[in-house]
Amino acid sequence: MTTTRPGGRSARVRSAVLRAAGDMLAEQGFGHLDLAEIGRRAVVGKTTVYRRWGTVAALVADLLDEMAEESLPRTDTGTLLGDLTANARLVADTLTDPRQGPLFAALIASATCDERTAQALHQFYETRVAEWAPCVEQAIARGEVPAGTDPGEVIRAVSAPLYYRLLTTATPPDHTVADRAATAAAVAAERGVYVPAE
Amino acid sequence: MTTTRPGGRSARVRSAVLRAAGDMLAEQGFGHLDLAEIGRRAVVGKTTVYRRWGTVAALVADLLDEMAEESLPRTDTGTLLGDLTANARLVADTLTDPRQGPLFAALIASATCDERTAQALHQFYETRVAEWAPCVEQAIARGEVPAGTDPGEVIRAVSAPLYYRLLTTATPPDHTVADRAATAAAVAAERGVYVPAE
DNA sequence: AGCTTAATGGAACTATAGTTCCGTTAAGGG
DNA sequence: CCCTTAACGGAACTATAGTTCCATTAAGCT
Repeated sequence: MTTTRPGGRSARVRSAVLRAAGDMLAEQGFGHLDLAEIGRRAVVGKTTVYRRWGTVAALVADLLDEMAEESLPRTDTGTLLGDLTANARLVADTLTDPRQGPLFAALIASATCDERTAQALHQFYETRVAEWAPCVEQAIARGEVPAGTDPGEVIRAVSAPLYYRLLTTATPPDHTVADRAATAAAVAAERGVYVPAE
Repeated sequence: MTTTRPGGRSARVRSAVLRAAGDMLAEQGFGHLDLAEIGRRAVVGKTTVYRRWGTVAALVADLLDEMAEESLPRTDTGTLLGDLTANARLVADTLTDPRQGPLFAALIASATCDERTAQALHQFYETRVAEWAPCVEQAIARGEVPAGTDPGEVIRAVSAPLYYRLLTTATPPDHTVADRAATAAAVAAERGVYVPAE
């Protein structure tokens, strides 16, 4: 009988390798990054790393799959602006974090090089957006924003300026930028900007 | 006497290599990209490429420097919303273009791996933002938006959602998304969202 | 036109990323 | 507790990215 073995050692190896990969991505980006060194840091034979993942891109894709599973809890402040501001600050804090910021930049960079990685990244953000979408739905229910407002678009409108800053400027997003992004999204949403034209 | 030789052959080599680099970046991303193949496509000895640029990142930085020099003309429609919409559509068209879209993604990816490349990218976007900032200044003069509004922030607010879509979703920005981004930025700007606190 | 030398490019070389082989370890069923 | 075999890991091997050497070409000056 051919049983697959997800238990004990394999799982330990996977988590050690994914952790090492995340660390190295955060430290030196995904450019000159080789699987052998990841294996060395994870104290795992490089043969194993090459066999199970094969390429840096595939490893990143796996890391993204794992990251998509761990969801972080949504805040509920009772108002759209409050919720969006909480979200914006959370994202800004993540992108400003010395490990997480470079890590996210590296993940996005990896996705531009490999189709499978890109899919994993898209899935990750789809999940994240879906987690926060309810706060817009509640705002619709409360009558803060017009019915028909696209929740995902509002959530993305909050994150977009923060990521844009991270990637294209020398100044990562702070709380000022975060609050501004949240306010802009809330204002636009109230005005019905995120209601798709019929 | 030690004269530098910017003329004829050197310039021809540089432009051939930069063009080839841009093509290959657009086609296969900046991941598995080696200078030898770029040289081959540019019909330039690989020794020359290695000597003049040394690394992929340095070559991308040079490409960005060149791209920052060629400015594309700004539209002037007479209203902030009109100008921002024109800008948004221009950016969206660029990011949707089969060559330019992947190229910009690759440039951003490269910048996450190398400090010098990141600086070149930041400079590039600073230039682009500065080119469009006047349309916000005109809007301030016309009284469409409050005095003190940060022109750069408004321009970035227009581009951000488009780039965010390019990088984190499976659906590149179309004119619908572009118009929405422009409208959202205009609405928020009118409301004084981009006026820094006191 | 002729001279000097910066810049190029082919070929041979080195280093490092990635693969194959095979003996060893331990997960999981009997 | 033992047996089977999926998964691991060290070592030797191959492939490809990157470097060095030197002969050749052509800017740019007189």
